[in-house]
Amino acid sequence: MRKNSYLDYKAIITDLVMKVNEDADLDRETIYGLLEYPPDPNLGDLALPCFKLSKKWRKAPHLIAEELQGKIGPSPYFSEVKATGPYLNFRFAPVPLTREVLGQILDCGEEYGARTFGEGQKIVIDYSSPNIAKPFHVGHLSSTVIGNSLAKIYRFLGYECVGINHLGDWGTQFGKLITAYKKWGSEAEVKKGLINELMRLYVKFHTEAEKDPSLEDEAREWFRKIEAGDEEALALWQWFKEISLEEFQRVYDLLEITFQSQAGESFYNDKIGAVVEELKAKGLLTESEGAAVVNLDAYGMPPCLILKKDGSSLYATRDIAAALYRKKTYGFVKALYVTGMAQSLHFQQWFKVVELMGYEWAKDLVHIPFGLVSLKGEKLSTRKGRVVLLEELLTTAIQKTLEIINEKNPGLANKEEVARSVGVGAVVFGALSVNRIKDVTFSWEEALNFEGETGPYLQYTHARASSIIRKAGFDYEADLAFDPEKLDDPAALKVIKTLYLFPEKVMTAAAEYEPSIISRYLIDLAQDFNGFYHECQVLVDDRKLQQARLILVAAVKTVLATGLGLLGIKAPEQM
RNA sequence: GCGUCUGUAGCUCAGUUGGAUAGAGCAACGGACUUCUAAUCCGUAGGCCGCAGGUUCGAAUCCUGCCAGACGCGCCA
Repeated sequence: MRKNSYLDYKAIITDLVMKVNEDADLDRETIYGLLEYPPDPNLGDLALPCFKLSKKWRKAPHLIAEELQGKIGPSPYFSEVKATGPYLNFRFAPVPLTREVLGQILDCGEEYGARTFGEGQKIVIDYSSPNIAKPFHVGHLSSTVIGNSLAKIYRFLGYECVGINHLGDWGTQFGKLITAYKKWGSEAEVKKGLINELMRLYVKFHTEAEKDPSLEDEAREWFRKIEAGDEEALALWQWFKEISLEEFQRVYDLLEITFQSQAGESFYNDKIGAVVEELKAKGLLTESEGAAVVNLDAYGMPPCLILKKDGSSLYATRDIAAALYRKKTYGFVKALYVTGMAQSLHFQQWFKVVELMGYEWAKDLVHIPFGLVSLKGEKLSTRKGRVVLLEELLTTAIQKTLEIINEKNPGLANKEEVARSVGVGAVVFGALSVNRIKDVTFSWEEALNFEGETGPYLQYTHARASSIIRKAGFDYEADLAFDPEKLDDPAALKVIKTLYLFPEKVMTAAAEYEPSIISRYLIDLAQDFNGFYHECQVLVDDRKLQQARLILVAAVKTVLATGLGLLGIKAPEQM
């Protein structure tokens, strides 16, 4: 199947306008960029606003629109080209639209919208990256599902994506944990309570440390021992890490998220020395209050701390070491960091340091920030025990789904599997349905709502479409011929026009690193399809009509499944 | 104090990068299941697009200043 060659009305219109542009004083990109979708479908399907041309040609916009209308004339792709005031409106001719869009979708299947231009290029995506020895909670959801979705979107465009789980498996928090374990824990308790016990110890450390600040010194000393390779300290560190990884894995299994690399912070421990030497050799390091920093005054930023006064590294140091390592190892064309907006300054600082080191690829480092999750307006806090565990959220959603299935579709064959797909889908979609940057207040009620603009709504729509296909005995290999003229209901045409938009939406989502563009699109598609579903019976006596409508249903099913897949959500056949 | 981000219907959010009459969902109210799955659909109601200036043919969108909230600003990550 040929990707990269989807029906593109903007390109067609651009051609038409270029052809009648006698003075040849326009360029394709200008025209293409001007084209927009009219606010009211009664006006047309695409519009060329003539204000900007008016400046260029010193003529009133409405006159330009009229003139262009006359010059362009009839065209097989448009049923109407009409000047309305300063706009030149184009209406898609239904038959070619229907034939080409549905034809391409049936032809490409779940590759519809895919591209090849990323082939041979690698993108590394740093996402999820939880801290070891802390429970995996809803605050980690955004990074995990946004990163996962971006990886899928870019793969869809042909790129090879390396998903990296940059585990927080190094740092003073392990000193704290060992201190707490030594004082108040035991092997038996940890074996029994696993990460919950680790969290209990971690919380206890912080409440006790408020009364007795010397505990902090003890914690630092234990971390120093880890770094020095002390046998007991390292063994405990390793053990705590394993317990955490098993815990995280259960969540990743539920989400069906995998990584190509699990190299966490500890992995770079032996690589930071060289980075510090390089910074020194390039004359970037200066001493300030006993610490080693890179001064960024010239760029309006506070200095980037590289070494503490005791000589140990900081996270900027490790991030720089990791970036150098990743460039060398993967040769990426782009490196994405999906982390909270709170870290924006940190990324700006060390991106600038990499640039000052003379690496031109510093421009390929991209921070993908997202808003903060809070609980009833208060910050999440592991130390205060104020968190919602992600595993608990997922299993609760699955449980609720199972109850709904038992109530609405008790005869369903693989209930457990479907409940898992839908419950998890609800949670994932919830995290991907709004603009990344918005702060969110977690609410059980909203997270477990399955009606309206939700994941289950999309999955339900997909199941409905699947059901029709199944009942009709539709064959994807054989039954591809259809008469596009049969799909002339307004409701059907609306669906087809929305299907047409999919490839463009995927491109926008990638360019803006914004999975919610796809989420919003799928909601639009599902709404249009459900309108059609109520308006038009598919399984009818008229064989030709039924066949045409089946093709439309198959196309919607395909695009819904593809889009959900790009979000990391499953599309069950029945629910 | 300085910086970044956010502010659109009661609530949660879209708004095609400056274009035509600002759109959805939830909640409320009224309708549609012996029919391809009602986790659905149709309808009603709901707006000083935070406020005030400016830029221009044209602003929810760009600029400036306020107001409100979130986050960040040296040895945590």
